[in-house]
Amino acid sequence: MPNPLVRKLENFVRLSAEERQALERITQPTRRLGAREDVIRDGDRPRHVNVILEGWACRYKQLEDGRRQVISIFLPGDLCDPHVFVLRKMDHLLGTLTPVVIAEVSETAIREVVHQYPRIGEALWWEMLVTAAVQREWTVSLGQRLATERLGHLFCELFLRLRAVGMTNETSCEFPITQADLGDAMGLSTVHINRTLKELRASGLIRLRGRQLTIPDLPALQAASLFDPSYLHYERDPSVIGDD
Amino acid sequence: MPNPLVRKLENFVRLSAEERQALERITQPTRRLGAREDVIRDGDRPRHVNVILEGWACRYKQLEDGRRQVISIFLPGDLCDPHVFVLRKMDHLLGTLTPVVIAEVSETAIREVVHQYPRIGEALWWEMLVTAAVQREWTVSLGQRLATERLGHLFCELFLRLRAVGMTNETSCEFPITQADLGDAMGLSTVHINRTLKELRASGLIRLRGRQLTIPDLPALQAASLFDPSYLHYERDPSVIGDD
DNA sequence: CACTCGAATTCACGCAGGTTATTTTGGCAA
DNA sequence: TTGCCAAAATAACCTGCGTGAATTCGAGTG
Repeated sequence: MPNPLVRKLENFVRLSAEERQALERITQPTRRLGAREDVIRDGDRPRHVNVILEGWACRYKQLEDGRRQVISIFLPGDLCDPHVFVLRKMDHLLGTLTPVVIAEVSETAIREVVHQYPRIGEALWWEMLVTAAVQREWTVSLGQRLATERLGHLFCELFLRLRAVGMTNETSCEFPITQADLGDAMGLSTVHINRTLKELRASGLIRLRGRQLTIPDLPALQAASLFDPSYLHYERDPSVIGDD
Repeated sequence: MPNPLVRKLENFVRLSAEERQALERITQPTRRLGAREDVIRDGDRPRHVNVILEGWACRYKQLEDGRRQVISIFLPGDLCDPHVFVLRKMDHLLGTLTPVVIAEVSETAIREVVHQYPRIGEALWWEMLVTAAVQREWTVSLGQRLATERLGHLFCELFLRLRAVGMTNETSCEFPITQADLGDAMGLSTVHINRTLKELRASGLIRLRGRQLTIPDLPALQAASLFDPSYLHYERDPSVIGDD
C-alpha cells in the first residue's frame, strides 16, 4: 500500500524517488485511534501536523447548546493544518469518523524536508490552497445548494479526492460514515439525509449499501449537483518537469 | 489615515518603524474600482496579491443557474490570497461591494519583504490562518445557526475585524452593504434578511440606519448569536518582543 | 423642486427541511 | 442460533425560510 500523501501530492508535481522517500520517512504511523475519538480538542496547543494514513477523520465545532457542525472531512493523505503552530490554541476539534492511523509530524521535520526539497514545499502549498478551496465550496453548498445537490456534490468531491489517492475503482469507493455524521457535515437533519439518499437512489444517480458507494454515471451526478471539479486543481502543473 | 494592513498585523506582532515602512512601501494604492465591479474573475491567472486599502470587497461564486454565494467579505487591511500564484487559475471571483482602493502587490515584493523581515512573514502567516478560521466559522453559521444568530454573528465578526483596523468607535461602525449582498453571504433571501433585521432591531440588539451599524451591547449580541471571538486569534503573541 | 432608480419594507402563500417518535435492519458477540 | 445495539428507514406533523408581487423610502440629479 503506497503512502497516500505521496500519491496525493503527485497529482500536482512529479516527485523523484528521493523526494518520495523523504516524505515517507517523516510520515510513519505514530498513532492509532478508534472511531469517534478526538485527535485534538479546541483550546489545546497544536504540537504537530497530523497526517491521515488510514481511515476518515474530520474537523468539527460544537456550539454551546450541542449543535455540531463538521467543518471538513479528512481522507487518507490529508494533512490537518500544516502551520497551525503560529496560532497558540486550536479553535476547533479534530475527531475520527472511523478507526484511523495517523502520522504525527513535527514542525521541524516538515521544515527540514521542505528546505531540502523545495518541490515538496510547492506541493504542500498546493495542498493547502486546495484545502482552502474545498472549504469555500462547502460554503457555497451550505449557502445555496438544495439537499439533493448538496449531498450529490459531496459524493462527487469525496469520490475524486479518494481517486486521487488511488482508493476507488471505476465507479465505486468505500463510504464508511454514518448518516448522522453526514447530516452534521451538510447542515441537515439525519431524517432529511435519509430522505435525500432515498431520492438520489431512486433517481439512479448513486447506489449506497453498507459502506460502499457506487456512482454509475459520474458526469450525470456532477450535472445534477452543479459540481465543477476545477476547484480541486487536480491537473498537474505542466511547467514542473519530473526527474524520476 | 494609517495603513490598515499595518494596523491589522499589529494585532498579532509588534512591528518596528522600519518594518512598518517596508509594508507601507509595497502597499501603495494602484487601483480604484466602483461598487459592484469585479477585481478578478474565475479562470483568470492571478498576477498579484490584492490588498484592500479602502472600501469593502468580497469573494464569491456564481452557480450556472444564477444563484450567487458570497464566500468571504474583505475589509480594509485584508489580503486576498497571498500565494494564489501556486494555482494557475482562479476558482472564484473577487468583486467590490462598495467603491474600493486596492494595492496590487507582486509576488516578488512580498517575497523580498518577508525575506528581509521574518516577523512580517510570521504576521502574514497569522493573517492567513485567521482568514481560514473565519471561513470555517462561516461554515458553522451556514450549517447550524438560525437567521437571527447568523446575522448577529456576522455583525459581531465584522465589528471586531473593523475594530482591529481602527474603523469603529465605542459601539458603532460603517456598514455599507446592501441587504441583497447580506443575503448572498448568509445564504438567505433578501426578504428574510429584512425580516431578521427587523427582529434584531426590535430586540434592541442592533441599530442599523443608512450605512451605520450600532451594537449597543456587544456581549449581549455575542451571547444571542453564539459568538465566541477566540477564532479571530486577536490576542497578541506575548513571546514576540517588540523593538520600536 | 420634481424625477428617478435602487434599496428597503411589507404581505400572502408555499415548500424544503426540522422534530419527535417508532420500526426495521444488519453486523457482531456470546 | 439468539440477543444486542447502533444505524437506517419510515411516518406524521410542524416551522423557518423562500417566492412573487407590491409599496414605500431615500439619496442623488437635472
